[in-house]
Amino acid sequence: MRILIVEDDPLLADGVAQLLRGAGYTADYVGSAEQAESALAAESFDLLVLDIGLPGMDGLELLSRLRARHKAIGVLMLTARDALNERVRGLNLGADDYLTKPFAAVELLARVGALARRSRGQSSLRREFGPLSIDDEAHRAWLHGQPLDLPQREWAILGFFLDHPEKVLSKERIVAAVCRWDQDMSVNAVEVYVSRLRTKLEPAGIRIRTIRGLGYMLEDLPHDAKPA
Amino acid sequence: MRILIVEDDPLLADGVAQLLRGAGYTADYVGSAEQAESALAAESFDLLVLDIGLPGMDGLELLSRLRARHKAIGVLMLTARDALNERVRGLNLGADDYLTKPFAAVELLARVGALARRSRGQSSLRREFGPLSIDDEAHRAWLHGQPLDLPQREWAILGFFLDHPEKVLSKERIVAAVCRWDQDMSVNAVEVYVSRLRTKLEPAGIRIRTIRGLGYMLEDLPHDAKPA
DNA sequence: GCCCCCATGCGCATCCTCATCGTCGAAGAC
DNA sequence: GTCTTCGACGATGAGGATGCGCATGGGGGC
Repeated sequence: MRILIVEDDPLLADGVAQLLRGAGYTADYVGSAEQAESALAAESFDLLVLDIGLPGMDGLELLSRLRARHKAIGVLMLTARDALNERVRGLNLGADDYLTKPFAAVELLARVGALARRSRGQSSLRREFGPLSIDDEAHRAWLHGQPLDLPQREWAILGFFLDHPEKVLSKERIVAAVCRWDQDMSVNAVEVYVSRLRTKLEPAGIRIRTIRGLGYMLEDLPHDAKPA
Repeated sequence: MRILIVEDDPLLADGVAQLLRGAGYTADYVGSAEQAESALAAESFDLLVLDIGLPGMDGLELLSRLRARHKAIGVLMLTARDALNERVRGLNLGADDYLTKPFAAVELLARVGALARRSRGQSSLRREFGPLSIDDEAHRAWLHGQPLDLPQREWAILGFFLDHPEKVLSKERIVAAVCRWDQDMSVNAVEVYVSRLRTKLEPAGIRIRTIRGLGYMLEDLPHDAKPA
């Protein structure tokens, strides 16, 4: 799965590229619509992450020009938070999804994942972890078949855990994943949400283990580890 | 179901193509009547979305020439809002339906759907969702068999929900679907219509669930979920 | 008149910080 | 080796700020 990022802010472009590479995608970036056209002409990409606010030819124009030739490519558009009009036009022009800046890492990964799946012709992914079942697209979760409803923050953190099951995740890393880059969050806040998740998940046998000094780890304790 | 779009504005052509592809059709577009003739000669299409105002040979002329050979093809004609004359002539020349520009995404989908069904020899499609029953062509709705009447906007939004049942739809996405591209609408307006739809649908067991921070989702709560 | 849409105000879920309490681990004394 | 003590880290409950979503009233247009 090869992804082209079109973003004039090099810092952001690089951050996004790193993030996607970390998730197993191949990601390259260019800084303008013109460069994007040549890149797409020269090589083949499966997905485009396209900033609408570009210098020179703007993203919407690029989008409509691209559609004429690269028909199959999925487009995730990045817009400013208040540019409702752009978002509407973009969606009408055939962007597949959008994300408003600033966004959090897990949001981007979720959207890209959904588009990647769709381009492979798969439907929405149901992730399973023990008795827990997550449908990212429908944004729903079940525990033993019972609907479980989670506020945004808890949802994001749980999603991040599920991206890295049985791995130790530091609190700093969790903050980086679920916070937009204009926000900040104390590590204590993470502790709070982990605590809340525990009260919801632990009765079902899903544990978030504390690794003292290092972070947390999601684990599924099978039935044999029944408490006395 | 293969559709050819004949439209000289590439932005619009592309938007329409994307929209139709998103709905599961195969859609291609060309920018002039001449190109349309060669495309139709070379390959087979089931439906034509034809802009009347074309440079060079105009849409009406193309339509009359086409009818001589491709008799079976359905034609949805696009006209300017005030061009009553063209519409009349177009219908006389054998267009099957028309849409005035600018139009909203859901309108186009509804018309194309109707023509597609007709070409398959099916009569009007009754979509069912729990106790709700929708006849797009007749533009009527029933709830438990009781006629339900809905103003345009509510109709459009409900139709969009039915196109994506059990999926989270952001308010922006709803705006993009039901607004013509020359319009804009605050997300607040969506809230208002959702509220109205709820008062009408909820007594019958159809819920529009709020996903805080993300949007809405249509769901049918079966009888077993009876409140205490 | 009916429909559409916006502005305003309110209520509440969510989020995050703070403060307190509990727990774990290491080091030192015996 | 074992017990104790102490310090740091983590857990959790409470409270305040924030912002989202909902309801309502009214103005404008067809």
